[in-house]
Amino acid sequence: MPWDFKSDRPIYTQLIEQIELKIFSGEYPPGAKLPSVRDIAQEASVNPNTMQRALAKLEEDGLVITHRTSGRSITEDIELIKKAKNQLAKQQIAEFLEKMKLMGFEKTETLALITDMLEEMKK
Amino acid sequence: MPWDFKSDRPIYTQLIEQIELKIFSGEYPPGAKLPSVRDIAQEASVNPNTMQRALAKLEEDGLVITHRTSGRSITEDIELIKKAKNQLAKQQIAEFLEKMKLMGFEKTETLALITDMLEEMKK
DNA sequence: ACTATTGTATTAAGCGCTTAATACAATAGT
DNA sequence: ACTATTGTATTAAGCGCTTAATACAATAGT
Repeated sequence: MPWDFKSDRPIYTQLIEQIELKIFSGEYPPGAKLPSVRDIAQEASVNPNTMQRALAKLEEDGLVITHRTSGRSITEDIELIKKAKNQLAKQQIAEFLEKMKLMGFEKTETLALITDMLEEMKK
Repeated sequence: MPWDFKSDRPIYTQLIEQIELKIFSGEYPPGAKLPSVRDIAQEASVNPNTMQRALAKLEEDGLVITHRTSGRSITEDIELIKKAKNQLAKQQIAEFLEKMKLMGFEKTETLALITDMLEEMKK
């Protein structure tokens, strides 16, 4: 199935993010082999060049390892994954709180809205 | 001072968002007159055409009113503003929770992380 | 040894975003 | 009545993103 993209950001940045999420959530576990650029690009319905660009960034960050002719795999460095995951989480939270603050919501108000929505989602 | 933009999204969408935030927070109160396209564009350090594009969207949503030759002003429809504000807040929360979920954080875990960060910010 | 598969690189085209320059119509303010 | 200011429109250029087509080097797997 084609992956889900918003039209307001470059696809390659969204690919990076979505693959990161798959790694952090364990859908791509440490050491797992990734599909080839061509295959994963087709799966996501994007051009191989675009996927390549995203994978290059993930490799730069150490989350993905490239084996010249036998494809790519997720790093086995569990600590690295955990660190990256916590860093992203912190960033997400900070950005979110910042936006809510700019909208004029007090901290306690923001917290209340979240608990409300979590309650709703339980049903 | 030039406004703050990230490089991973079109400027005009960020302008829309930032002006919305100014409206919701009360920095641009209901009925207030906006600077002219040229002035506000210069303030934000963007091209007038780009600012025009953002304002056109805000006008489409009814948050901003255009007076052909005497500039623009924020709507006086307080209810409309409140509705838009709550809708954006809900969307922000939903997107945030969705991302955390995709990262593999449980709801209670996410909540704990937020309260932690709020505690930290108090200091 | 051969072959298919891997990552990688290059070129050209199309598209949207952004800027710059310029012009016009309408009217508030004098 | 005049003038400066308002929003609006148009054209051209540059840039990054994305796609498509194609090719190459390296090697796992047989």
